[in-house]
Amino acid sequence: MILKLNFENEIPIYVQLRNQIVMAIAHGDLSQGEKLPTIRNLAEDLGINNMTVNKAYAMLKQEGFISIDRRHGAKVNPILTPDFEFKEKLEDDLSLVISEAEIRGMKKDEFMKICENIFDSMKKLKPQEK
Amino acid sequence: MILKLNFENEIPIYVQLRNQIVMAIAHGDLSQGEKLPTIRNLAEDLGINNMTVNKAYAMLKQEGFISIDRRHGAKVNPILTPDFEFKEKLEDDLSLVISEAEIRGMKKDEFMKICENIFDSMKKLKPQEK
Amino acid sequence: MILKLNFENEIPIYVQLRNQIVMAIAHGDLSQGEKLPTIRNLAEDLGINNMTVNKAYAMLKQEGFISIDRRHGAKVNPILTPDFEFKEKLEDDLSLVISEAEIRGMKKDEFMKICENIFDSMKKLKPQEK
Amino acid sequence: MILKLNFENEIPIYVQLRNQIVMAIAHGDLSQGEKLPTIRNLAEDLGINNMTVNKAYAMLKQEGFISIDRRHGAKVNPILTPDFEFKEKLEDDLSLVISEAEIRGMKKDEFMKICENIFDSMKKLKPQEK
DNA sequence: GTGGTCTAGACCACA
DNA sequence: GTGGTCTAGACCACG
Repeated sequence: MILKLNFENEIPIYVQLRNQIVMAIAHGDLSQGEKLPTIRNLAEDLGINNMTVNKAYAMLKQEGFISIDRRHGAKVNPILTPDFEFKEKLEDDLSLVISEAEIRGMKKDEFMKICENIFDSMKKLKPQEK
Repeated sequence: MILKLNFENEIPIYVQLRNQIVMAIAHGDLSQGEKLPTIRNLAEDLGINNMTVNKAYAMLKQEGFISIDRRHGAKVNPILTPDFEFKEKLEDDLSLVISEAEIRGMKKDEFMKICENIFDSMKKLKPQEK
Repeated sequence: MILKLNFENEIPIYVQLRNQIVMAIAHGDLSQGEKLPTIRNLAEDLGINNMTVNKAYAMLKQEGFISIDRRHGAKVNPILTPDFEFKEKLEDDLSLVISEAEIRGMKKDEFMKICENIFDSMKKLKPQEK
Repeated sequence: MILKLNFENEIPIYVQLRNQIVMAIAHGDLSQGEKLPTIRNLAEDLGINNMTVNKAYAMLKQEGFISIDRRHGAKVNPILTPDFEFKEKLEDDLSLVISEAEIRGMKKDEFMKICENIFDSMKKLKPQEK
C-alpha cells in the first residue's frame, strides 16, 4: 500500500491519511479483513506523530470503514450498505464538483467518461484473490 | 440568488460562500456578465464580516470564475475551457468521492444516475440568455 | 457550573468531563443555546491540557449535544428526539445496571424510586428562566 | 449460559465477560450456589486468554458476587443486601444515564416503562429453585 | 481570541 | 507489543 502525504497542503495530515486509506480500500489495495499497519509503524514510516495516525484511524473507525481490535490492531470492515445520510452528503458533494466542471466548460459526456474510468479502476484485484 | 451559510459547519464560511456562488453560476442563477452584489452589501445581508466576503470573492477571482473591476464591482466571467490542472484536480476529487461510494456499497449505475440528475438540473436558465 | 474531575479514577478525564457536561445540561445548569467556556479557559480552570478539553468537546459535538461555531465557540444544542440506536444502547446499559441492583438485593420499588428522584431533580431551573 | 463477547468493542474483554456473568446471575441463568466453568474451560470455549477470564473472576469475587474455592472452583454467592457504597455508585451511574435520556428527549414515563420491562424479564427461573 | 492541528515523548491498560 | 490517554507548548486558519 502506497500512501502519499503532502505536508504543504492545507488539508490536515490526518484527513489526507484517512482519504488515502479510503481510496486504498476501494481500489482493493487493502481488502476486507486485511490488517492495517500498527499506529506506531505507520507513524514512523510516514515520519509523523502517533497521535496523527491515531486520529485518522479513529475517524475511519467512527465512519465504519475499519474496526479496531485491542488484541490485533485495526482491520478493514466489509462493505456497508448506503444509508440516507450518506446519499445526502454525496449529492451535496457532487453538486459542487459538477458545478465546477460545468463552469469550466466540461461536457457532461466527458465527465461521465471520467467517472466510469475511475469506477473501472477499482477492485481489479478482487477477482484475482479468489 | 439564495445563499445558505451554516455557521456551525466545519467548512470555513468564506469557502461555503465561494461554493454557493459557484453552484449559483452553474445553475444559471447568476448568468455570464451578471454583476455580483458589492462586498459590503453581501456581508450585511448575510450578517458576516466584510473580510469574509472579500476572501470568497478573491478566491473566485483567482480561480477565474469572476472578474473584479474597481469601478464596476465583480461580475461573472464567461465559461472557461477545461485546462489540464483542473482535470487533474477533478480526477483526484472524484477518485475520493467514488471510493467512498464504492465502500458504502453504492453501485456504479446508481452513482451515474445521480450525476446525470445533477447535470440535468443545471443551466435551465441558459437558453433564455440567447 | 461546577465540574468535578477525579484524576485517580480509571475513567479518562475527557470522558469524565463529557459526562459532567451532559449532566449539567440535563440538570439545567447549562441551558439550551448557552455558551460553554472556551477550551483554553476550561483547560486552565481544571488544570488540564487543551487537547483533553478539545477531545471532550469533540465527543459532545459528535453526539449532537453541542455545536461548535468557529466564531463564538461552543454552545448547547436544543433537545433531540430519541432515535432507535440510542434506545438500544439505553436498554443495554440499563440491563446491566438493573442486574447489579437485583443481585445486590435491591427491590424494584426502591430502584424505581431512585430513578424518579433523579428525574425530578432535573431542569428545576427551566421554568424559572421564562 | 450464553456469553457474547465483542472483540472490536472498546470495553475491555474482561469487563464484558464480568458484565455478562452479572446479567446471567440476575436473569437466573446462573443460580445461587451454582458452579461457574473453570477458568481454563471458559477461556478455551471463548477463544480468549486464561488471564482474561481470571481477571473477570477476580473482579466478580472482589465485588462479592462469587466465591472462589481452590478445591471446587468458583460458585455464585447468595443475594447480598444493598450497602451504602453500592447505592452511591448506583445513583451516580443512573444520574448519567438519565441525564442522557433527558437530553435525548425521552420522557420519564417511557424511561420507567423500560426499567419495569427489564426488571420483569429477570429471575424467571428463580421460583423453580424453591 | 477562537478552535484546529501537530509534535515529541511519556505512561498506562489490555491481552 | 497493541492502542488509549495525557502533557506542554507550538503554529495556523478563521473571522
